[in-house]
Amino acid sequence: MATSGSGRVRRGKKGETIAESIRFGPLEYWVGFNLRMAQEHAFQAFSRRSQEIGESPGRFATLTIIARNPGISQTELSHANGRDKSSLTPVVEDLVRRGLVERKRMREDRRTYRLNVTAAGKKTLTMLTRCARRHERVLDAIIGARDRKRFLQILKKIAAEIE
Amino acid sequence: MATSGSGRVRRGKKGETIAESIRFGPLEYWVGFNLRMAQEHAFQAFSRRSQEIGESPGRFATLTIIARNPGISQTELSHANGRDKSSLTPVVEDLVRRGLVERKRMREDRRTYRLNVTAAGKKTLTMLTRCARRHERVLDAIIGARDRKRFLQILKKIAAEIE
DNA sequence: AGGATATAGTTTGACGACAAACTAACTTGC
DNA sequence: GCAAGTTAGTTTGTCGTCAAACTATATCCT
Repeated sequence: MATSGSGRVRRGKKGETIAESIRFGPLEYWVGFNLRMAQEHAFQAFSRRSQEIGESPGRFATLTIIARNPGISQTELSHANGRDKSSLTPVVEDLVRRGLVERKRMREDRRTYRLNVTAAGKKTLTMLTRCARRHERVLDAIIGARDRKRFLQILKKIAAEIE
Repeated sequence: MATSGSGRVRRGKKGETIAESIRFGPLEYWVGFNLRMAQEHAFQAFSRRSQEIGESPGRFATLTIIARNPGISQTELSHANGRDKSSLTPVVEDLVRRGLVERKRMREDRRTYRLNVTAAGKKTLTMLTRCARRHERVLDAIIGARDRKRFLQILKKIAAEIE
């Protein structure tokens, strides 16, 4: 090994290594930063998990919302999912191409699509859901049963009320 | 207006519109999904805010960590910041180009850079910090003083313990 | 009826993220 | 002292995201 590896290191007078840890300053106790860190770590974990069954993690919420709201349009879906409608185009295209989702033009308004999950899509969704449940159990264990409900409420509140 | 706008809509027998709301199924009470939603909304809000002073939101954490840890290397910084070292290359390049950060090769190990914030960088950081504090106050108001500490602890716990 | 306006979805361009492959510098072990 | 392995940082390729411009439909108002 070239150096002692992870962690900050400083050299003393005689060349000995002195471990130093990172100072985060105000980031330490700011919600924004810690929210980002928590989300990204959790997302990475779920990402690895869903790769095991050969699916991209983002597909899960999309597929669930379509399944629970048959005939939903892409714009409604993008709002529900909290992303821009333009982000959805390639995702839906992929799901349709792989036969998991079916899309039909509406009769009354031919600009709009209706999205539905196919039988194959339901099968995939079942697997993804099992995968997500395992992920949730891990998160639950970290959060603890006592605080879970309140924690969830706060997350919802942030998403709903900010700006 | 072409239709009634946002919200789900279904047509009745006589063509009248019937509002329907989105069903989220299990997403409703899953931490992963709500964590993502909260983080993305909060990030968007901070993004708008930092655009007002002409900075990208990602620069803030980076600049703070460099300022608090003078001489830090890029790899240490990427760990502290929770991102891949390769993501950091263009960010540091940009900060150096704009004269906010200075980087020097280490004598003892010429692979490594030492990063430091310049005087101009400190000025920018001061503005960014003010901006972040306003953002934090909004978040604090949403979370509530009573739950804030516990909420933060849980976020840290998730980032630290998952996987 | 038809022009102004609004909406659904796509395209394009910029960015930030990761992972894997790469270069250059360092260390280890023989 | 040198080959083999390791580490710091960059490059490249892919992906997901947003925002703005675009198309095609649909509606509203006169």
